[in-house]
Amino acid sequence: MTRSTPSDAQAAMTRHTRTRERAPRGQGGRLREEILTATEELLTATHDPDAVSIRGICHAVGVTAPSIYLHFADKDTLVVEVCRRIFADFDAALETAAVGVDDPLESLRRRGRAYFDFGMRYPEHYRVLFMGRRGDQPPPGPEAGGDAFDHLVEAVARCIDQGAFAPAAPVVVASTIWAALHGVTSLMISMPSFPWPDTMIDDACAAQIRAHAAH
Amino acid sequence: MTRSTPSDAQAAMTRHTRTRERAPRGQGGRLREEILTATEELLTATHDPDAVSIRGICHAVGVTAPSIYLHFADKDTLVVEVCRRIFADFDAALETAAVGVDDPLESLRRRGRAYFDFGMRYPEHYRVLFMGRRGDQPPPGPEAGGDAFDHLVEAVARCIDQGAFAPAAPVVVASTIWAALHGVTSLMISMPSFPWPDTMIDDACAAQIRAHAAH
DNA sequence: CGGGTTAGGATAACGTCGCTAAGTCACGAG
DNA sequence: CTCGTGACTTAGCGACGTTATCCTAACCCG
Repeated sequence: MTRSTPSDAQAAMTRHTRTRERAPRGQGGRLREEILTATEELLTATHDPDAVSIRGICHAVGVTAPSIYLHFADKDTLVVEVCRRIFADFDAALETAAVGVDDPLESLRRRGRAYFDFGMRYPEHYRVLFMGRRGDQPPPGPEAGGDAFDHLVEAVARCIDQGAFAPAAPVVVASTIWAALHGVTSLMISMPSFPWPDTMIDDACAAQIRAHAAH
Repeated sequence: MTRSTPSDAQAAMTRHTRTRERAPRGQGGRLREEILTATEELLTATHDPDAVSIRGICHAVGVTAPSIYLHFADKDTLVVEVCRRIFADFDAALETAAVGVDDPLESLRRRGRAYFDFGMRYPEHYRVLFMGRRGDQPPPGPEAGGDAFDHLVEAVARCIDQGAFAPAAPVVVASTIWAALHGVTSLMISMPSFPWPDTMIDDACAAQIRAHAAH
């Protein structure tokens, strides 16, 4: 919202100094990759999508601003694309966290921790995908890490099938669990200065497991 | 992020047409109120703080843009002030929802529903205060509705004291419950098109109560 | 009742932003 | 050798938040 203060090293950005050599004929799409990595670096450096500008990205790449639009429709889709790339490993991270664990409850707990850890590792990407205004159109599960939500539903179903969870609709239980995990993750991202208990995510996981446990 | 498309009725905003008469000598602060209500209206109309501009606010009030800065440091503090005003009744809404309810668990459940309802009633204000980057500096409880978090801790303590909840640190339990409530509320705000179960908030409340129940 | 003070604004402008329209220029195909 | 086209650039538009400076009407005081 607040414009970035007249940046020190931003004067040199006005005019172009040819730092990058033109890509050869067939490989025009190589600039696309360079834009994505530059945007990613600026995003993790500034912790704010609004603070990374098109002109800033292009200066980092060594190209002029309109070149962005040869590869991305607008800034929004560029930023979302960057975040989606990071979260491409999201589902895999959750799955590998639970691999080799027989107890379905422990498996669920490890998924929860992995969810939280991933969000805390990439808070700005998490924010864009899960807390933004623009992440709505594509359903969030598929958008952010493929089939993560479907896999959570399956993990819940295993808990129910093996009698660890009380009988219920797995998708409903999974939605509640997702909300609890998202609540912890997003609150700790948005309000890092609040005196959260150190055991926040573990408490939330334990609470969910106890809540849905059979008997 | 995306700039608002060249607005239809925005051409008339460039030049000033004197619609508002200067406030009398002592009542300069009256403009402050008019700015706040105009900002509030634009915020609920556009559902996006970035879409409500300083110039748009001033056009609605009938004043020129720099006059804003006689009463507010910058746009951020203005928007936050608007949201804080709406959420001034937040704590009271949660308290009145639980008034006259003897059962401490039912009291907690009604607080949870009231929390959710308030967030869904003012989603953009909720977003600014609880999901924003700027709502961090003041601790969120006090910021967003006074002592709402403290009252939640007390409500949890009553559940523990009366034996309905298992012995635990009330502030830790309250943090977990807050996270669960916030998870449901914020997810449904950010991803309204996801097929959420209709009973989402009730399920979350029931899960929390079951999770922390004694025995 | 006239003149300084000052509250309550307005004018003008700066720098930045996302984005578009219209070139330029080298290279590979014919 | 021409010609098209891929890979960009130059120039610029309109809007943005914000600041520095100026104006002007109302009040106080003599």
